[in-house]
Amino acid sequence: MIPKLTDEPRIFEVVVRLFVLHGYEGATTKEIARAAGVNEATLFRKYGSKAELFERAINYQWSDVPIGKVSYSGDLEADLRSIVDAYLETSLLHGAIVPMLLTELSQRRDLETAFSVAWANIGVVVEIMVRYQSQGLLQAEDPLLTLSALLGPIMVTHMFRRAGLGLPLPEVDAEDHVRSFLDGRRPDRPRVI
Amino acid sequence: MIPKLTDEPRIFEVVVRLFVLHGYEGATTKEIARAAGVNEATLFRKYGSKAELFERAINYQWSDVPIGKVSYSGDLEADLRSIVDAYLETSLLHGAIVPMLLTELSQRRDLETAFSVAWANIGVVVEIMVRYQSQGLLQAEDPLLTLSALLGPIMVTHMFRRAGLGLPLPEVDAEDHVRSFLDGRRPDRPRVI
DNA sequence: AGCATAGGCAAGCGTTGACTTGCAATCCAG
DNA sequence: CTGGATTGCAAGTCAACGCTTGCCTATGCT
Repeated sequence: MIPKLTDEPRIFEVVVRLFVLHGYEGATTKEIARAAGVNEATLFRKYGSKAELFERAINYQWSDVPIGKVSYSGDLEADLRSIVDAYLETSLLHGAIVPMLLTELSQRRDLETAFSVAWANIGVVVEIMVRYQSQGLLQAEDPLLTLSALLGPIMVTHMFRRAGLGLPLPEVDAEDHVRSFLDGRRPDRPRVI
Repeated sequence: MIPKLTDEPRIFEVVVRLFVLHGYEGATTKEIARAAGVNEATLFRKYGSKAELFERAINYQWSDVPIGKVSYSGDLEADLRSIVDAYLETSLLHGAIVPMLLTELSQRRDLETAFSVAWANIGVVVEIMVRYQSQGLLQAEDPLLTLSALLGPIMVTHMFRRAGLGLPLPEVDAEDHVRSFLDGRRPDRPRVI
């Protein structure tokens, strides 16, 4: 048995929180150590490098995120709502983690492995999309495009809000959003049941 | 007359290019100087600081961007296409500049002024949305939500592609996208004319 | 031609970031 | 209780970044 004195979950939580807040470069190891209540040297003894620390932390946090728990039920609208709800809940937990990861990933390739668990979660959602497409209930297209169409508006709304331009942007209503996704944004039109 | 020897447009172009590529911190003044063919000291003599240089450069580039030239025509679908086309064209010129700006803006407030021209451009588009909403041709909602719904999917698709996960994501087709935006993603449904 | 100005060049300053190291204190297992 | 592993602490290394400075050259205007 290896004695565990440090509170690793707390470290990982701090890492992700500061990563979302300040980005990879902006989240310094000193600040992480201070916020997690451990010594900076401990971080390097345990994880070797900042990149490895972030990899462990991000994968750890993603393995328990609501979006990984969505499953196929046969009810298209309900499943889309579940996906949207899960994304909103994930955003509540970890802020703008998805756009932040995508942005940083386009700059530093060494964070690619930090994306693996998140990517697996996305894969689950994509599978659901594909099933509904093959049943003819959703437009046939690259399922990642479908997912972008479903979550993109929410992500961008959050990005606008977080940009702090003084915009009182309302939170997206999951039900309205799924309806708009399915039936479009023309008003006063009989809904297709 | 002040003699102008340095090629300012070239500097500004380099700044924006490296900013989109590596982010604010990642785009070092040394690399900018080298890529622009000027001496690093010149940058500081002319612009005082990195932040001011970026402010000037980003505002300069945004003042000539396609998305600022969209105008109201009375034809909803055509105008939406113009907006989408303008965004796609802007992305072709400057890559992921919008998500990058939004991400960086949430971290460094001193870049807020670098967003002013971009923000004015967005304002023009928002005005168009508001007009169509008041005519009852678009769902009544916060116009920035409408804009996010229209451009969000495209932005996110680009972010996925740029994240370099080896995904052969197809480019969004402007016409398809506007149709889906207006009429939704349920297939085999008679379109509302 | 003459002069003010701008830019190139090279060296350097101060700070900060990731990462290391040696030592003492502490913890757990056997 | 004892030994081996883990952490805290403090100091420090090294590189990079933003930014400055002094000097010299080149330019363009009058």
